[in-house]
Amino acid sequence: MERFRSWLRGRNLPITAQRLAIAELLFASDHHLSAEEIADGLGARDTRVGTATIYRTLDVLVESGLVIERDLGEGFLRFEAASDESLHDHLRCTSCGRLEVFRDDGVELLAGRVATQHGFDPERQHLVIHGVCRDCRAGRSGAAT
Amino acid sequence: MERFRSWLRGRNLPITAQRLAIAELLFASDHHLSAEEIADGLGARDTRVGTATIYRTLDVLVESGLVIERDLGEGFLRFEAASDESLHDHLRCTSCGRLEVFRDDGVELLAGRVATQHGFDPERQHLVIHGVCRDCRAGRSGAAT
DNA sequence: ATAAATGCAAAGGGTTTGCAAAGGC
DNA sequence: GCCTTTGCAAACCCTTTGCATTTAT
Repeated sequence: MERFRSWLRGRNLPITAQRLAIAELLFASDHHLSAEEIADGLGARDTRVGTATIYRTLDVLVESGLVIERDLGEGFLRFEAASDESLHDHLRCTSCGRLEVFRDDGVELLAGRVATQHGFDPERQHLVIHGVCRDCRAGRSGAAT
Repeated sequence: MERFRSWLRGRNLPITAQRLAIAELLFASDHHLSAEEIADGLGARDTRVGTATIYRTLDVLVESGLVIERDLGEGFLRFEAASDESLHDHLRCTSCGRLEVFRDDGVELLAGRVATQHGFDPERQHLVIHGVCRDCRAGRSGAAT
């Protein structure tokens, strides 16, 4: 939070209520939020913010490096605070669509090795594993309706 | 190709010129094609196919298991024939945007292990590694304009 | 006072859908 | 003939853009 203020200050960019509200929401949440979820979250906080402003603020946050943008193949993007925890990857149930997060050092190691082998300077990586979750296998196939 | 015919036949679905043309294009290409690239490719073959039909046929192909859908975070989907080669992952240069393909058994092993640990029955996985490619590091930074 | 951010609504890109016409079986 | 596919165009979803207004500094 304070880091965002400093970052803005350092660039001589206005510190607005909207920017702070969006940043707060993201820093407080332990989930990856979609733009829509952010809008809803702000609404619940009595802070009405226009859609355009949300997207523009997210751009700023991503540029500041304090927020990370993720594409989980849902047709829209998700955003989350950049922290140690952003070093995680995802499991997605192909039956009910539910998302689960996991963290495994092997991913980063593997990615680093492969990147180097191909002459890339690795920055980050993202592994999405698709499969059927326990619940769906258990019968209550959350499959299509 | 013949497998697609059989699959359609088995489901009593019409085998149309459009479906065959799209399947042929995908099976012949060793790249992942976007819907637009497929439309263009068909145009070059004198086969004009409506956009809706392309998307609907891609759905059928994916459902048949003969084609795989990929989201490389470009804002649209890509499709490719499902073959041994579809067991590959991607490196993406964050500077020039270029895509490189790689194959490493470690990915599947790792994904299988993680999935199992989380109660998932693994089906497939996709690792995207972001970094800076050799060329961009070498100076000709293809970075933003 | 100045330069930037906001909000609205309209535009944009990729994909989906409704419905009449065409086509496979 | 029956049922599905096709094609067009309009609709859709998420995101971006234009522009007048408000706001931070």
